[in-house]
Amino acid sequence: MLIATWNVNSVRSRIDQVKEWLVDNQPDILCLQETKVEDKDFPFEVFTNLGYQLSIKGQKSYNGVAIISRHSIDDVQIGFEDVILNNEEASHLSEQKRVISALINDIRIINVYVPNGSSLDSEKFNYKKKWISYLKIFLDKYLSRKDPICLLGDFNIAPEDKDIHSPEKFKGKIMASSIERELLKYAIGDKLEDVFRIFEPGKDNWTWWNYRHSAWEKNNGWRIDHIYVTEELLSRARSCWIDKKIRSNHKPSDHVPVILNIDWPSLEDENEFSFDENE
DNA sequence: ATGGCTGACGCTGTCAGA
Repeated sequence: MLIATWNVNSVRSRIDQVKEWLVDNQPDILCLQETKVEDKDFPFEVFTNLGYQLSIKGQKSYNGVAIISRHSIDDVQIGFEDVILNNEEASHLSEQKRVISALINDIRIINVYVPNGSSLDSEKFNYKKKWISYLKIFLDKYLSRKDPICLLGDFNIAPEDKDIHSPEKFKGKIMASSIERELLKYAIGDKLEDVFRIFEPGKDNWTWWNYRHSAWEKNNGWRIDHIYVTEELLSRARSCWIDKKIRSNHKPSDHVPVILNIDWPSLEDENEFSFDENE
């Protein structure tokens, strides 16, 4: 079973590349961030025509998340407010469309787009910190249930210096400050593991390259898109990789997909098998 | 040269992202 995350930087602008990537890679689940489109204008048909189901939540111009799945999508929850009930702050933090979660094949998929924060002295950085502190509360609600969890998306934080091409240049600044790193570590807790690092402990594994300064040509990247899983999924994880080659596409997103392969039975496999037998 | 690119909105510029 393949589960992927990709910040597409506008799903409409990127639709041909997203379609091509789905056809080439055949993921079971693809989580998108920065769709930048209201739900009524989302290009549903491209995905349904390929046999996928969708759960989406977007807004005009900014943010927006989507879960694209070959398997049934159940118990969809939008934002923090569907999980942290009767909480004014959780509702406020759900106005920007940055979280969607659902149950697929008995796995709790949680797709997030963490705020960037702009700079450490910005009001947006306060928003980022508040947002991550609520992510912690939100995750604890799911961790108290039995379902295995796959938390994935654009975290806008490089967890360690080896997740930045030039740590000496960016250390202490936005996306690389100890404040954010510690807060994210606290939010993730000890039940979720950064699964990419199980397979690739080294440097030079980037998921984002700035559009400016020929960052791609110089391979000046960051690893800010992550996949975290709980123990049951971790023990079944077979591989996890970054599909960096599509960053060289014409008009690419500045982020590339991260993909996890796990040994996991599909709920529909049994039905498909018996259907084949009856033919 | 870490914002000196890109996308959305909506109009020839402004805001936001990372």
